[in-house]
Amino acid sequence: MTKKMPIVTKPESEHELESRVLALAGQTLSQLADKIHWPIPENLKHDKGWVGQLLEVHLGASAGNLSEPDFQNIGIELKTIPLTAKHKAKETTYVCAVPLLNNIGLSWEDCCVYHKLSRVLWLPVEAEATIPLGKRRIGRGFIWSPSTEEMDLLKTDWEEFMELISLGQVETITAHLGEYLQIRPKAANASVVTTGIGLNGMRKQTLPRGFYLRTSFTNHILESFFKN
DNA sequence: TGGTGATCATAC
DNA sequence: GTATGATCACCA
Repeated sequence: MTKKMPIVTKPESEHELESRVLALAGQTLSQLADKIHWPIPENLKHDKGWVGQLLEVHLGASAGNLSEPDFQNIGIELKTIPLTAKHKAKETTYVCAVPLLNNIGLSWEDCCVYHKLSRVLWLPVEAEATIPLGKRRIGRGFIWSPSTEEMDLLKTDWEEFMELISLGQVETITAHLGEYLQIRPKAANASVVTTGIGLNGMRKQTLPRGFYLRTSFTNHILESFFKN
């Protein structure tokens, strides 16, 4: 998919972004794609980021592939939530790369998970395989910040992970670990390497990994917002 | 069938 | 390789 010039200006306030989000609710992906003349892929197999990028354009996200929030001027990160037929999160949510080096003494408040999740626009999108991509509908998005309880849950997992990593135990970490946060590979393929800490404190080449939110956590966020 | 490990596209 | 955006694919 080729990048196009922005057709929507960046939102100048949370309120403006919220208005745009509400206007998207109920629209189909083909409606949005047609407006900006984007072809609709048969499926997402070779276009895994297509839905997210489509919505970025329509909401005026501006950060591109910079390490900045999608809406940098108002400090908001956009995350789509693919939904099952039962309106549960279908996939985990990627947060950020796991720091495998120079992480001694890194505090929760200085880590990428804390910063990425401090202010998030969650945008649910139908994602059942039985619905053709173009017919999938956008849901009611909302802007969120973690509660102190949610923060504590994530912090607990994060600290457990970072202790293992700083001790050179990154290879022992599997996606089974962590209550609400998990660590999984984040790379083009399993042969990609980055530098991390080995068992003896020496540097060691290892697979790049990312922090992901479990679906149980995003489902909790959805339920919290949509109850009432 | 859900969750883990692997993977896909693209810009730089 | 690292950043962005994520979903795929297979096995328990």
